[in-house]
Amino acid sequence: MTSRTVRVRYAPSPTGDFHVGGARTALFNYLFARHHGGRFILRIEDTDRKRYNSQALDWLLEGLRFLGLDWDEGPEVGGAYGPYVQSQRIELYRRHASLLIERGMAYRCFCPPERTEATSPDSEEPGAEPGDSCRCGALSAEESERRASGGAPYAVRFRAPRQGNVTVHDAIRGDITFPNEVLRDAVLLKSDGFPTYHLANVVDDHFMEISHILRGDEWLASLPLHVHLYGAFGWEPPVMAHLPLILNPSGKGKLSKREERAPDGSVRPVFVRQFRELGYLPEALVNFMALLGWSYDDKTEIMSRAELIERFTLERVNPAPAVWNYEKLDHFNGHYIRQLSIEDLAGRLMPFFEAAGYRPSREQLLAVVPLIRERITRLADAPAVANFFFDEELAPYPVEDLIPQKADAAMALAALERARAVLAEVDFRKEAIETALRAEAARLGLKTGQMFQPIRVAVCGRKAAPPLFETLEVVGRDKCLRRIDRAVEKLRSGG
RNA sequence: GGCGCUAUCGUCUAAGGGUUAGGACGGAGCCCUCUCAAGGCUCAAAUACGGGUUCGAAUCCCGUUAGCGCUACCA
Repeated sequence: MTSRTVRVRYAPSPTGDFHVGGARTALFNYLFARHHGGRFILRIEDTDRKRYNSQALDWLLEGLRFLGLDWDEGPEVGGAYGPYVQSQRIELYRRHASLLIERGMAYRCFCPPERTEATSPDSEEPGAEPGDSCRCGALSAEESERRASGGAPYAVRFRAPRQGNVTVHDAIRGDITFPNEVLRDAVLLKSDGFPTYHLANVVDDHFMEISHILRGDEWLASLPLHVHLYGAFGWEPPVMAHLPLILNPSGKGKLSKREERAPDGSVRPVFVRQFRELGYLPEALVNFMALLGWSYDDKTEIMSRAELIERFTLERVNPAPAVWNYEKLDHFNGHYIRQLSIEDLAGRLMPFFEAAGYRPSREQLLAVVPLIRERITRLADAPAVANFFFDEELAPYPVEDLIPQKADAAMALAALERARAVLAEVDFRKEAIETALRAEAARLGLKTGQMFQPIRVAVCGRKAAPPLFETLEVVGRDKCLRRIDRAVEKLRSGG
């Protein structure tokens, strides 16, 4: 056990919407920091000016707040190691790039960006040497200096070793050995003066005194470069832990950053904002994501935030990639919805009813919520499930639905007419309604199902609905009678 | 192509040499029941393949295969 203060960071790049893959990385960092009583730092890596998206930061901060992943240092909260936005730290990176040039560990590359870009990426030249595609590394210090001061644009490249191996330790995967011969002279400082990820990341993690790096597995391949950079600066690298990737439901490839489609072709959410808009609870998302690559034991899955914090350790992170399972998330969401108090759930549901065009009073919602809470898996499902409580007119439904199995229109008509008579008189509370309606069924010689289905369909406009008596009570006598009258008409007119 | 990572039910995972290989989602069935849910119970379902090491391997080692990641002046 090290006594070093735990300081971890989540360091996203503001290039697009806040993806759940990133959210999972943020969550693991958060849980790790909280578990150890350490600091969770948010750092914005906005060094790619081409891909910069001005909305991304808002999406990110909103998403983190929605999930309850509050950061101790970073944008909007400050901290002693700031600034926490890389575009405000450019001088620091330039200084360190220069430092490496002075030490002969990096050099200026005057090649036009297009050339190296064109020769390096995939396919074509599998045999091309894995190293420099230019000779700038061979330039004398004087020549390099002369061209630079002459105004020639250049990038700064790291002089990577080509001999031997590097063995690095990953807290999740153990020791990993890479042959140095596959290294290239990676660009540290781009010709626009901005650092690349590699430089900025290493410099910031050092100066922000980051103790553990928990990041996605896609970074594992650049680990040897980073380790050499730490060495070049003479710094001790933080503990490294590469988290398993999250795969899309087909298991082929990372969870898409664009869109996912369900087997039926419908679009599935991949951004935190989309999950929120669909009515996924942060509790459910957090619990579900925690289980993507981490587990507590052989049976416990439902865990509160406090329990996750208490139990989270790197030792129990699984190195294998995990597939995002929408069905399981739905199950968790339903569970957490049902666990909420009526008041809490009503409060969370209100915006979703408003978004659907309803303006229920809080009292109305409090009456309806107990009847729908077991019937929704996402908050956004609620308006469609509860519409008949609020709609003045029922949406059209097939007359046949009024007629129960093994029965005919005459029986449905009789049931509805008797029900109407009873409901017009009865004390309009669920117990009294139930007693009266059951008695009426017996009198008519009908099974309860045969008696209740026509009423349910007449009042709710559908066969699947919440329990009948409570529903009638909440809908209210006037509306019930009106709707039953309407159903009777439909039956008489055959439509 | 090169380098790396990974490999237990369809999916998330437990079991860090000795278990009838456990749990969860999803699926099937039963119960409850006024419908639909929710809930309860039950069932089906896995150690990728081949070699070692060992009295004994899902577990350790090697190889194969497969999947994924990286291979940018993107992160």
